[in-house]
Amino acid sequence: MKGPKRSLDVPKIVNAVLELLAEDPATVPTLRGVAARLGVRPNTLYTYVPDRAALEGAVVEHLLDLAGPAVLSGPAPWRERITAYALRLRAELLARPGAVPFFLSGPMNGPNAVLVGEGLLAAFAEAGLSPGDGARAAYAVIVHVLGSAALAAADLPGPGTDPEQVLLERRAALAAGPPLTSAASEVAAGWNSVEQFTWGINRLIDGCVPSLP
Amino acid sequence: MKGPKRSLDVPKIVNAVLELLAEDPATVPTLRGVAARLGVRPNTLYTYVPDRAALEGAVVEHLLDLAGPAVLSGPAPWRERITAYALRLRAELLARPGAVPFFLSGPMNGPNAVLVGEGLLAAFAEAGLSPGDGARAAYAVIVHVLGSAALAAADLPGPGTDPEQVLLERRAALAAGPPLTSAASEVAAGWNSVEQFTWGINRLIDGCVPSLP
DNA sequence: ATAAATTTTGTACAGCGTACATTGTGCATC
DNA sequence: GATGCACAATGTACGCTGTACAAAATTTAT
Repeated sequence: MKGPKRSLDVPKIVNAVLELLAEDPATVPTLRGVAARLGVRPNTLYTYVPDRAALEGAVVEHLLDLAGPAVLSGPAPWRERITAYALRLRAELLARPGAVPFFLSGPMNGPNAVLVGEGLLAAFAEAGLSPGDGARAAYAVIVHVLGSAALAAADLPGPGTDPEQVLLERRAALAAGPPLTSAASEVAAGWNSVEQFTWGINRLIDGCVPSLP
Repeated sequence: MKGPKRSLDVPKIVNAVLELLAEDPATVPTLRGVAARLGVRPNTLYTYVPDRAALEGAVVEHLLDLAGPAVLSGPAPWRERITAYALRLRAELLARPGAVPFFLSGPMNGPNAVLVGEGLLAAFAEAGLSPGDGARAAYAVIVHVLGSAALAAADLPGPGTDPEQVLLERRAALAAGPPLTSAASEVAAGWNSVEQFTWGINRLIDGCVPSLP
């Protein structure tokens, strides 16, 4: 190879994105911000990545991996494997709401996305689903994880707001609503809690996997 | 009231957004684009709306209404009411992918959002769920609808691409994947179809509403 | 008729992603 | 060991975004 040595590579760039997210989890990183953190001019990144979308895709792939897709092929019973990965991916996303838009701004067709899909298919096959229903169920699980993460990210309180306080205000607002909303305000206010996420994904799995006839 | 007459109001502005979406469903409307269509300078909109987020919220409210929340309190059996509204909201979103980000860039706490929530709670109450479980189930349904719409919007083919062609390419790509993915490629390629959406939401409801013990 | 209130505009700014020509660097070749 | 080429990084720039702020225009109340 001729020419000057490369000062960066895609993993380094992805890492810079994660650093920005670690410092300010709710802010969507920008190309220029990433470049600045790497001590480089913005257009330098175009040597390693064709455009912003590709960078986002790389970050998505990294996060899918960070959530540990290995658990999907682990020794645990199939349901636990699914819920475990779902919970971990959700946790990674909620820890970095600024990364959530990356998952929703382009197709998820990278290697790790395929790997996760395959893992889900395996789990659902083990549960007794046909390949077709397995595919539908796997997709439904992805929808549930990304959907609830996206809704949670959309509802972020301003920085430096007490979560407890937010919960109370949310509950009060719901309690002032129509009758059923008001009656369920206590539960409804905690829609973005781990408990309710777990409840939802388990009900989804229940519906996908018919219990004994 | 003193001062010159207002030339606009929020509904007119929302309407302009919908017109832009009708002409170019996949492109997210911008403040400046909306202003241009109304024959007005960009900053004029700030007389009617505090910022972009508020405009987005107004559009969300309009679309929630456009999907016809009345069906939720209609005479049909509870399950049909839920799936009917879900299908209609999904249809409105898929017809305007450019509006999907609006649903995910701020809290959904407008009157119509509350109304939809109340309708879902009523349906699930009729199904025999406790208020708490009803709230969890209603939230899960919202997650499913918005999540699948968001994923579908993220996967939009370039403008002027034949959907049939896209399906074939997607299927081929999946067929080249790992074993289970490959085996399910036919079904998996159609993940954003109405049929699979219906399947998913019905399975979700199945899981939420315990059948006879 | 004048004054006050309020809408609309003009102008501007900082930030975004990205294109293009230029400069600089380092290996392969002579 | 000098030379030239291939490539990386930069400088500069464009069009776009949302949004301030002060000036102008318009309508009503006095």
